[in-house]
Amino acid sequence: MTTRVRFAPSPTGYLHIGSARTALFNYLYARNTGGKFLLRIEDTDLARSTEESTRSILEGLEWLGFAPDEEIVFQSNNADKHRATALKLLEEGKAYRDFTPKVAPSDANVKDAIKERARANQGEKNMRDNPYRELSKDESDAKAAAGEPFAIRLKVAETGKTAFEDQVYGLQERDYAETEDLVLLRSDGHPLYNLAVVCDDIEMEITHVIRGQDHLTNTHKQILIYEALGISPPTFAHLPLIMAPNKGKLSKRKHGEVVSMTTYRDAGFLAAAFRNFLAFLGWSASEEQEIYSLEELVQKFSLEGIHRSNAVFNFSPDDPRKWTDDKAQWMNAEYIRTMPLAGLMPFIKAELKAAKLWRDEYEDDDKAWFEKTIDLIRQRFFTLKDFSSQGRSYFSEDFDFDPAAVAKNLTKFPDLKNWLPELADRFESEFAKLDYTEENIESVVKAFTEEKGTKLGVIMNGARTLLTGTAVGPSMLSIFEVIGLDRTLMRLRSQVAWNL
RNA sequence: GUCCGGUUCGUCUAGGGGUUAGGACACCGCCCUUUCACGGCGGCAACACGGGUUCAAAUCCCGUACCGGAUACCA
Repeated sequence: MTTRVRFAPSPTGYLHIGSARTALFNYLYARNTGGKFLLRIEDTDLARSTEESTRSILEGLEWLGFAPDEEIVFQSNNADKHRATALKLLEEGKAYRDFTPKVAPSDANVKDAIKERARANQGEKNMRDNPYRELSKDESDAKAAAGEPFAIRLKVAETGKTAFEDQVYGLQERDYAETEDLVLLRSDGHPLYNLAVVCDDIEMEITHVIRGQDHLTNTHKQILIYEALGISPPTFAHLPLIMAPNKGKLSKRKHGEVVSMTTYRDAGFLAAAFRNFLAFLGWSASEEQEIYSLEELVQKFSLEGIHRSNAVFNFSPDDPRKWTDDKAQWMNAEYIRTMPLAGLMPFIKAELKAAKLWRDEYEDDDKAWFEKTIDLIRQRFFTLKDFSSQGRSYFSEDFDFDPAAVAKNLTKFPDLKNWLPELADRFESEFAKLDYTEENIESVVKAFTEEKGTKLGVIMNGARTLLTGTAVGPSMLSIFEVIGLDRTLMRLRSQVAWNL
């Protein structure tokens, strides 16, 4: 039997980090076992589901590279089947009509209200005390025929327990007394989550349900539905949750964009790096390796390696440098500076194009120069964005000067205002006969420095700021070479930075 | 409240009866250097607590504390 797993987000917001990790684990498991990875949009809550959310989730998944192996299933399209299933259960006496009038859901804090109600019960609530539970079929039919609205609830047995062997958390048992007669169909005929999930998982022939552990109690309810239907449930694996730095819930409302996948795409993260980072939130291969390609992840992945404890997604909103998890940032930088250049190029091309810095010569006549330049500057870059921001001076004359760099490397040494244009003249004459190579540049600059009776650093850093606008970067000799003689002369002679 | 889970450096984690409790990120220091955010070397830093079992417990058992999840005619 080939494994079939599904990622089943509800479109009530963008793809957040927890969902992305769930998608990743499902994807890895499918690939590892040679199975299918499916996608189902759980849009049965019409009030909260939006097309925009669906789009955003799809975008996030696309960025991460998790394309479903079969057509996307929209749960709302199956409502009729779900309803029919509920009716069948009712017919068989495994479910019953509940004529209790629907209580209007309390406004804002539904969650708090529920907790409050549960607490008030002191855990003493009898889950089987519904007055309509034992209503005779005739009476029930009569009331329904008279047009009285009703919900359909599953008739959970008085005694017994549900049990399943979770692939992560081990044997899970729950006494029936802890499980209410859950509603299958709302009084307006709308099928509810647990029913819909079971029906769809059966229809999609899902063999393994891999989802967050916040669904642990739902699983018991769903097993009850499987049993009522006489179908054996799939294998379950529940995942630990990803928490905020204070170990509280990581939410869109509280934490904002930092939890959205598109944020990382837009911030210049490489999907490969982010996947790698995500993989180690709640799972490990039990090795000391940190960097894994997708192929390696697929090969190493196993349900046994999944943890039982929650993981913290670490970030500090008040520190711009740590706006997101340190390790994610490090991972991205690591990918940028170490991945094969050929694999990185398409992303850089896209980034430069978006910033209007791209020229077709970069993959044609200037290919060698371009690759050398990229390889040089990527060593200190963290995101794709850096190529168009910090790296701008390599591709355009229109770049900004960092005021701090100007102060530190230029205005602090007024002599440079004359020396640097002079250096340009020297370059022009010397390199008329010499090759413009690092070695030759070094000796020319050194000779010039000695003549002026100053330190090499003063000249080099002054030139650095004039050539790149910054105070940091690769070796200055490499910069001279990569910027090229013509542009070097022009920039050394430019007075723009001096007049800021 | 009740049910269910969890607890190894600040964070991600390895280990799972005998280890100097390992790695990574972050942080700090030194080195390299014309600068630096690269690189090299080094440092700081953890088994929640209390009992029990055992020659030996971070590891097994029990309890406590704390954290999390669930408890809907939401998903």
